[in-house]
Formats: sequence, C-alpha cells, structure tokens
Amino acid sequence: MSVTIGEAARASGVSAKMIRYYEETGLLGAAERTASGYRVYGEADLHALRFVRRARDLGFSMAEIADLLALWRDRERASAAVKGLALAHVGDLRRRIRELEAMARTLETLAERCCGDGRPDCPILDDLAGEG
Amino acid sequence: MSVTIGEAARASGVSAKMIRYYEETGLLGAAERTASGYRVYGEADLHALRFVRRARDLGFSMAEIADLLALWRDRERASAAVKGLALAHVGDLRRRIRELEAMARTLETLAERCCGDGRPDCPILDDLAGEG
DNA sequence: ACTTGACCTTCCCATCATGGGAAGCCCCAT
DNA sequence: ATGGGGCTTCCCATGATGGGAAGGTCAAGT
Repeated sequence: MSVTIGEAARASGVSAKMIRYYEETGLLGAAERTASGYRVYGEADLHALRFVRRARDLGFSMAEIADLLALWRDRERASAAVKGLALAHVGDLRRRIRELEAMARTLETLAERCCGDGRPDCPILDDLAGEG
Repeated sequence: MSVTIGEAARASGVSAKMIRYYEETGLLGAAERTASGYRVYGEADLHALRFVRRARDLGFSMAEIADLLALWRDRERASAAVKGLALAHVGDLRRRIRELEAMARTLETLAERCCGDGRPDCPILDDLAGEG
C-alpha cells in the first residue's frame, strides 16, 4: 500500500528529485516518514503526483498547479474557476505560439533567399547585421 | 564616436546588464576601458550588439549566436553553414510550436466540455486526475 | 571649489523547473 | 557481516535576465 520515493517516482512519472522539491516548496504536503526517515507514499499521494505530472505535461506552471490542486481538493469549487484558469493558460500558450511562429516564418523567408552554397553572400547574416 | 555602456544599451536595445554578461561569458570580446575603468564602445561594437539583439529576437540561444557571430566575421564563410544553422533553429522552433499546440488543443477541448458555472463538476479536473 | 545627481563599477541574489553528484545512513539478500 | 542499491540532506549548475547594494566618476550648477 505504501511505497518509498523511488517507487512513487516510477509509478507517477515524477522524478524523486522533483517529488522532494514539490514537498520543499509546499506544492505538496510533507510526506510521512518511517522511523529511519524514509518518505512514504500512499495511494492518495500517488494520485496527487500523477495529477501534478499531467498538469506539467499540459504546460501549467507550479503556481497554476497549486491553484488547480486546491480546486481539485475543494468539493465546493465552481467549475467556472477551473475553466478560467485553463483558458488563461491557453491564452498564454497561444501567445507563445504566435511569437515562435513569427520567428520561424522570418527565418524561413530569409533561408529561402540564401542559396546555401560555398559562397559567403548570405541574406540571413545581412538581416542580422541590419543591412537589408 | 565612442559611448559608455548606458548609451550603447540605448543604441542597441541590449540592456547594460546583458552587455556586461555577454562580455563576461565571452560572447563578445572585452570592451576597452577609460582610465577610470568605464567601458567604451565604438561603432563596430554597437554593430555587433545590434546583431546579437536581432538574433535573440529570432530566438537563437547564446551558443548559436556565438556561431553566427563567428560566421559573420569570417569573410570566407560558406553561406551553407549559416543556412544550416538557421534551418536547424527553425526545426527547433517548429518542434516547440507543435508541443505547445498539442497542449493548447487538449486544454481547449477539455474547456469546451466544462460548463464553467457554479457547479463543481469539471472535466478538466477529471482529466488531470486521470479519470476520463 | 563644492555639491548634486546621473552614471559607472563589481558583487551577490533571485528567477523557474530540473538534473548531477557527494557524503553518509538504511535495508535486504547472500 | 558484507555488498549493493536505495534513501537522506546539501550544494551546485543550467539560460537569460533582472534587482539591488556599496562605492567610484563625471559634468553641470551653485
């Protein structure tokens, strides 16, 4: 029923290092300990670890995950709060995507105009140098 | 002709902090100094600073910029090398975009199914909790 | 000449999430 | 009892950036 940190890491996909870090920063409560000081994790703990892992996979920051965990644990929550958090994060993601897209398009355009052979002439460098 | 670090920062769009950092890490050579120790920048230095700034705006890492600077300074360079660097970076950008896109789409799908009212039921939390 | 304020210097610290590694203790199987 | 693997804490590093303190410098105004 109860496992040590290594097994918890394997079962949740969160590294032991990160489990300790989440505990240290208060994202997760302090784990119980054996007499000799080993951390011990039960089913509920593993569930929370998987929750955190999944949220990280979706790009949420630790601060956002703290909020999501609180909502998850609150049976009285309004789903509107969760949806608000999620959509705010989507806005964040979309903004970052737009920025990266703009960079990629600019570079693709420049690369198209660069013949890419043995000669030194290069519109990419010209652009970076502010000539062009 | 020669300016101090504050003016170089204003003229290049690179903060004084970052100019010192670039020098410390060897991305840029050590600036000349006045008798009293102030850094001094000439036209060529400002040009290089703007180059770095533009490359950062396009998402290149400092290591990549070091390579680009070397190519820029090498009159014997093959444009193929520059193009290769640029396209590798585009590949990087495209991969990151795909990752963010996947996250955004997943969250949008979940958010659509969340009615977002005062009730606690929430498919977003259900997904994070691994139920669903 | 002196003060004032803006500028420069170095040095240290923080971010955010993560990994590496050392020194030392613990537990189990041989 | 010994060996190996797992656990503990502690410190350090990443990448690119900003904040801020303590102290030196310079130019303009009194």
